[in-house]
Amino acid sequence: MRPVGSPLPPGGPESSPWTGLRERLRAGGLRWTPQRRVLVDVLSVTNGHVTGAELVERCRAIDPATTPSTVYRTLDVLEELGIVRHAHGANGREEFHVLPDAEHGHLHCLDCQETWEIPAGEAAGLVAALRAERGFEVELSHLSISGRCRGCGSA
Amino acid sequence: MRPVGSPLPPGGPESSPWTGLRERLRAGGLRWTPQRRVLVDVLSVTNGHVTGAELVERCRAIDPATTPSTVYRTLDVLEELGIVRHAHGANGREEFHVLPDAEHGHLHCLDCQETWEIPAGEAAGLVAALRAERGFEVELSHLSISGRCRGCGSA
DNA sequence: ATTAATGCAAACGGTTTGCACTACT
DNA sequence: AGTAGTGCAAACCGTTTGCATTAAT
Repeated sequence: MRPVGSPLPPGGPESSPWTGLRERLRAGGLRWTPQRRVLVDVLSVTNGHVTGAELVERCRAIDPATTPSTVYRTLDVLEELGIVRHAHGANGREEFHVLPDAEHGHLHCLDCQETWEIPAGEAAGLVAALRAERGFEVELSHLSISGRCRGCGSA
Repeated sequence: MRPVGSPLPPGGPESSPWTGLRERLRAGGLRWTPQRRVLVDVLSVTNGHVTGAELVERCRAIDPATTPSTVYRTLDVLEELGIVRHAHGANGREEFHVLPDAEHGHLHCLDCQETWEIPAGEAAGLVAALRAERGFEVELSHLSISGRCRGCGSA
């Protein structure tokens, strides 16, 4: 029987980013509260990117009393712990995603608004080119490329 | 003697995006106002990207009575005319730039906040790869890549 | 005389903050 | 008991909107 509140993602048994979170918090003098549990529950079943506002909503689905400030403050904490990371999406909104999601960027269709992930491999050329030519180290998780997808482009 | 209000950018004699703007507006039943002239004056000496808020400020430097709503509304008009284009910067703010700026993306250092342009050539590989593998047509002008620049990365 | 464009002020949406209160440890 | 965390409400910032007024045509 596992500790409550930390459902393990399918396929990643016995060591999700969430295992031992409670203890990690305590170790830093931080606390494990019901509100944090709700957000963690939401995040633990989240794959891909989510906006802060979206997380607030999903938390409200579980606990309607959820407050934005608490969610954002907890996200800060989780980011400091290295459990989530934020980037800026194509729409200009903050987006969070759970680590250790393989590093990837995002592809965003300006017409249908659909979003896909760009695995590191697909961006490797660009990353290498910028490193070589400019000494610039791309933060792949912040990469968001906009354009038109196959369906919309050919329409 | 050239028509007032349309200073030509250095090196682009006789046909900036601004030449004949007044007439183009009129042709569409639109009007040429002092406020629009201010914004156009600002834009005509702008190279690279600017946020809407920045444009408002620069307009205020010329005419302190400048109103945000007017600036944003005029930007919409200019975008419809194909004279400016907007994208979303790495900070998540809207950014405008004047066409026909060669199509380019932006490189943004997460540490020093500096920004550079990525000419089309430098992104060509990525663009081609996404087209080939996914049928995705990259909108280069919306491309904003974050990471650390040479100086900050090696620090 | 038309009617596009302006200025104001208020509303927006997502996020952040100050502060008194609650509750984890 | 001590202090991290909460909830509220208000502030924030850049942007957008409604509406009565002004002014380009």
